[in-house]
Order: sequence, then C-alpha cells, then structure tokens
Amino acid sequence: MATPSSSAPAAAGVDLLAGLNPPQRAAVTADDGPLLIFAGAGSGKTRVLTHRIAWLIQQGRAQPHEVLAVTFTNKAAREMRSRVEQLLNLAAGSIWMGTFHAIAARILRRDGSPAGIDRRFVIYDEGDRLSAIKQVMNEMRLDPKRYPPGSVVEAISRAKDELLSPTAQASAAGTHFEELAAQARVRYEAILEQNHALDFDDLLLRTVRLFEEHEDVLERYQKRFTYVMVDEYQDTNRAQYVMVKQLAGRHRNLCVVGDDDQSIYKFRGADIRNILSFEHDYPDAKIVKLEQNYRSTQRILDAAYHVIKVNPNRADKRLWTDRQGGPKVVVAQTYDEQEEALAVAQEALRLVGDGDYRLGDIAVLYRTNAQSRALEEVLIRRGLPYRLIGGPRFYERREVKDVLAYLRLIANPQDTLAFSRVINVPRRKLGEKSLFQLGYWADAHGMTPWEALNRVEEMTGLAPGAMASLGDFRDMINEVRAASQERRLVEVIDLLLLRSGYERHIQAEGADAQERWANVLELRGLASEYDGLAPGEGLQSFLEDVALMSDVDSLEEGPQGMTLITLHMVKGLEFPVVFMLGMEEGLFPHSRSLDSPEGLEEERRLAYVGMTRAKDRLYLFHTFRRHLWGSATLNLPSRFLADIPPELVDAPPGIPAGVSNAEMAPARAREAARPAAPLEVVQRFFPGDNVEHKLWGRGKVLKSTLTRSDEELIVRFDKAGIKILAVSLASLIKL
DNA sequence: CGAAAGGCTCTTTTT
DNA sequence: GAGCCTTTCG
Repeated sequence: MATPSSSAPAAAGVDLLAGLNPPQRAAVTADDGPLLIFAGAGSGKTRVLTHRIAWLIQQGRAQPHEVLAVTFTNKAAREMRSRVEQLLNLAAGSIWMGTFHAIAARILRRDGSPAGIDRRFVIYDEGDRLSAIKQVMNEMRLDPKRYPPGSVVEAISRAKDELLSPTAQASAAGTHFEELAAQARVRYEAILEQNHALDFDDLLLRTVRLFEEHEDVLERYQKRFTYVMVDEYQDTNRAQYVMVKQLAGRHRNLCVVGDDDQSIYKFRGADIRNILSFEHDYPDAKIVKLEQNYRSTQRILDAAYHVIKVNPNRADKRLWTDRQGGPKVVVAQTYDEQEEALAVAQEALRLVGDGDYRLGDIAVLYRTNAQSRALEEVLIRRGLPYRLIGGPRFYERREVKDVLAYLRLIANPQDTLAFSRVINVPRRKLGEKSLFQLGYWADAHGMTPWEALNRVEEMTGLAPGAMASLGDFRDMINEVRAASQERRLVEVIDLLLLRSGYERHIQAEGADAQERWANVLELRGLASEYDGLAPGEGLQSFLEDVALMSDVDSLEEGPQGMTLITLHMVKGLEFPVVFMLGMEEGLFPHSRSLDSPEGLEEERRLAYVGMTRAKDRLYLFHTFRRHLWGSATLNLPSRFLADIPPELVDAPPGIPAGVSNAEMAPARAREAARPAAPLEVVQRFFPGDNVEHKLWGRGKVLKSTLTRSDEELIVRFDKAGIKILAVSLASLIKL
C-alpha cells in the first residue's frame, strides 16, 4: 500500500471523532479496503464523509491530492470542500472533489488526446443534443411526429449510460424504434465529432473507454487516488459504476455512501443494484449502517417507514431518533388545487403568526413542476414571498443560451451548433436560402460553416446583401475573438453584446425585454468571477463550468420566503415544515409509473424522500378534483397515504373548511357523499341553456366541455359572474 | 424576408 | 396550457 499504515501518529488538530455516534465513528475510522455506508435520511451522511476525508489526512494516511471525492451536484462538492477545510484548518484545494461529469471532463481535458479527444472540446447540453438529433432525423427523413426526437435522445442516452457502443446498441435493439435510434446515433456521433463536442454521457463513457484502452493513463490515476469516496452511490448509473471501479481498482480504498431507499433517478439510468450488490462486488467490504436520524421527529420517521417498507428488495434498516413524539402527520383533502394552495398559505401564515416558524422554514413539495402554478398565484395574491426552485432553468433560457453560443463560437470556431444558433440572431437579413447556400458550399468543400465563412467571397450564387452580411458577421466574431486573447472575460462579453447587436436586439424585445436583459446581466455577473484568470483561459473555464452547472447549484440559503420545489430536487435538503401536495393516484404515484412495479417502487422512494425532509411538521394534501393539462380530473387519494398507520395521522384540523372563500366552497361532505362520476359522460348542457345553481342563482351556459369523467361548464350567472363548474359536483338545474 | 397566427402534440423527474 | 412547428400574410 502506498500510504503509511493507519497507526501513524495523529496530527495536531480538532478532534474529528468528537460528537460522533458509534456507527459514525466506525465509518470515519474504518481501515483500508472497500467500505459501504448505508446512510439513512438525516443520519449525518455529509458529516461522516467529510470527517473521514479529514481523518485520513489528519492521520497521515493520505495526502490531500490523493483523495478523490465524487458528488452529484457542484453544490455538494463545494460544501464538502469547505467543511473539510474547516475541519483541518487548511486549504483543501488539491482534493479532487466534484460531480462525476466535472471530474470526467477534467480527466479528458488533461489526458484525452490518446483517445482522440480534442483538449478544447465543448460540452453539449440537453438543448444542443436535441437540436443535433433533430437535424439528424431531418436528414434521415424521419417524421418527428411518429418518432419524437426527445425519445430518440433518451434512447441514445440510456445506451451510453450502459456503455454500449453504437454497434452494440444497434444489435441490442429490439424494436423498430430502437433500431432507428441506433442509426440516428451513428450520425449524431459524427456531428459531435465534427464539432469537437461531447455530450453529458460522453464525458463518462469516453473516460471509461480511455481507461480501458490506455492502461498507462488509468494506472496514473489509480496510483494517484489512494482513496476514492462516492456520495449518493444509489444513484450511479452503469458508466459511473465502472468508472469508480476503474479508479479504485488499485488501492481498493473505495468508500461509497448511499441509501437505496432514496434512489430516485432510474429514469436517467441510475441503477439501484450498484449499491445493493456492493457486497457482492467487494466481498471483503466493511458495512456500516447509519440509522440514527438527527432531523425528524419519531412520528415523521415512523410514517415514512410505513410507506417505504412496502417495497421489496430493499436493504433492511429503520431510522430512529431521540426526538420522540412531535405533532402527528396532517393528512387533508381539499376541493381542488386552488383550495389546496389556499390551505398551504393559511397554514403557513398560522405557523408564522404563532411565532414558531419563519416562512424560510417552510417547503412545499410537489411531483411535477406544473403544480407550482396554482400555488404561485395564491402566494402572489396574498403577498407571501417564496422562492421557486426549478421550472424554466436559467441556463436553458434563450438569451442565456444565445450569449453562451456566441462565447462558444469565439472559443471554438468549429462549433457548428453554436454557429447556427447565432448566425442570424439578431437578424442579419439572412434567409433560409442564403444559409442553405453557405451550408451546402461548406459541405461540398468539406469545411465547417465557419471555415466556409472565411472564404465567403469565393461563394457563387449568394446574394450580394447576404455575402456582405456574412462577411460582417465573420469580422465581428474575429474582432471579439482577438479581444478575448487579451482582455478580461467581462470586457469580452461587453464588447460582444455591443458589436453583435445582441444588446440592442434584447432591449428591442417587447414584454420580457427587461427580464431577458436581467438574465444576460446575471450571466455576465457569473462570468466576472473568472476575471482573475488569464485572458482566454477565463473564457475556457467559464464555458466549462457553465456547461456542468445546474440550478440547484446556485440555490442559496434563502433569507425568507417559502421554498417551492419538486420532490426530486429536494433530496438532500431539510425543512422544519414540509407540505407535500397532490398526494393523488395518477399524479403521485404518477400515472406514467404505474405500468411497471419498478416504476411504482421508485415513486414510493420519492414519497419517502419527501416525507423525510421534514423536521417537525409534515402535511400531506390531496385534492378531490384537479386540473391536469386542460381538463379536470377526479382523483383518488394516493395509495401512499393508506400505508400510514392511522394513529400517526391527525384528522385535518379544519384546514380546508376555514380556507375556502364562499365562492369556491362546495361542501366537502357533499362531495364525499356523491357517487363516483360515471365513466361514460353524456353531455347534458349546451351553450345557451338557462340553469339555476343553489348558491349562485340563475345563469346561462356559455360553454360545455366533456372530459373523460365529467362535463365541465362555463356559466355566466346573473349575479355571481362567470364560473367554471363540474356537472357531477354542482347541483345544477336546467330551466 | 420576417412576423403573426394557427394547429399540433405532449405534458415526470434532470446530472 | 405551453411550446414547437408550419402556414399564412404583409
């Protein structure tokens, strides 16, 4: 073993074992060799991981640069680094910490050339990848309606996760669609190649291949990393699994931390078997289970346990805590999503009013991003501050992508995707014809569009106006590129925004001009952090970081305001008060998950993740009726609710009853008593019909829409105004 | 050539 | 309801 034995004298410094419980201590101080830490929710996982890293260094078992720590978000990596630095009171900059993708990118940039990878490769994000696939499908004359490009992307991505080569993918194809996807991939890879680009999956796949085919490279990394730690191991995919195996192959000091009950990313290739079969892969592995929870009350833990324990094939474990008792879990039904939102607002205000909590202590979780809308409307109307996590993502906004595309083109003229994104933004009077001409000419001469641009004067059949326009564009990019060699990144961006006309272009946009410009400025602000770097280098690493950035990474400690967030993104966070909305069959568990047992199991884990975010109070809401993509649906309570023992649940303490204002208050008792709506709906009302409603009096039907299970009316009442109502619910009499 | 309107599909989660 | 693509119109 390359490291000093574990009997090395302890270096001076903090007592790293103080305050740790016995299993935590065992994990931190474990001897060399494979180590599996089952870390339940709130069991101090990050603490154990950081203390172990610090311990290894403090004990002299490892130098900082010999440690590799892999996380799933940049944020987690940052936090881990700063905590290790705190513990050791030294700069831990030389520890390799980062996401799988960031680490792979780093390796490929340094050592990818033997595998034919250009040091200056660009990273294609989701959007880039999609447009490339669309282009391919266009060439293949595939109808995007029959074969959704998104599904093709998905299929290719899964194949890469599984480390399948294009050939292997083709022979593994079982359906016509999969065959087409495999074919599309071949062409897609060619485009990537041509653009010196790698997509997310490539980062992992190419690293694994590099290690397979160039043993000397692998060996160097194996020797270097005497200790490898992996966080969230339950969410690793095949490629990540193999990469870890390779890197830790020599010293076998592999420490993985995870919780099979919190594996929620199967849809993007995560394979829960990676953690469940760790013992099988490493028979000499030491296993530590962290089951003491430092977050929630015992009631919340018990409720969560009864939901998760239904899953077969889970490692046996159960969380416990010193925090006995606590309020019961509140389960409540509201009439619809508006009332649900009102219930959240009201209860939040009550909690804050009582002085026990601040709004920042409260999180509202939901299954799908679309659910945040009803909530936002209510919160805005009531003037309650909130921060919405997710939704339209910063790095995927048009203006952000435009500016990034410009920067990419400046950094790498071969990036044809960036080229085509900005060539006519803002408009440069280039029509389809001119651009086709350019592309055609480039192809014919085996050039990239940019190379063709450099010889635009030789092109025949190009309108003089277009030729001038293209020439101007080329000169402008060249000017900014020249500047990028000697000026700070922010100055480069300013010059770009000015000279490209993009600034004027954005400002000229109507309604959202301000917001868009604000986003551009925010990007500029992010770029300013790279001003310390050498010109050119700043641009390079900015693009690098941005490509691997996600929105959770910038999730700051909010000073105030409720947090609105999806169940997926909330993993790893905790809040004193948690509302989970839409606990309904079809929504959660989501209907798309119901066709396979594995899908349902994953939904259940998602429920478990959500429930275990709560420290003190947990509210589970479901609605009787919900607008789902257009029409109204009547939903049954989620099966997960039924799994919670009644003694852990509080009857709704009048939450919905007090909430509904008169106009949206169909008494819940009445609803409950009503028989389920018939499956076959017959239209009973027609525009023009005069009707009478118990509460609202007389009115005239404006519109009737049949949904699968109900008839929905828009009625103008003489006194109460225009209302939308469901025939099955409203007692409506035809006059 | 470009903007506007209309029609279509798809609505789970995202490093 | 939204986004994307196509068609249409100026």
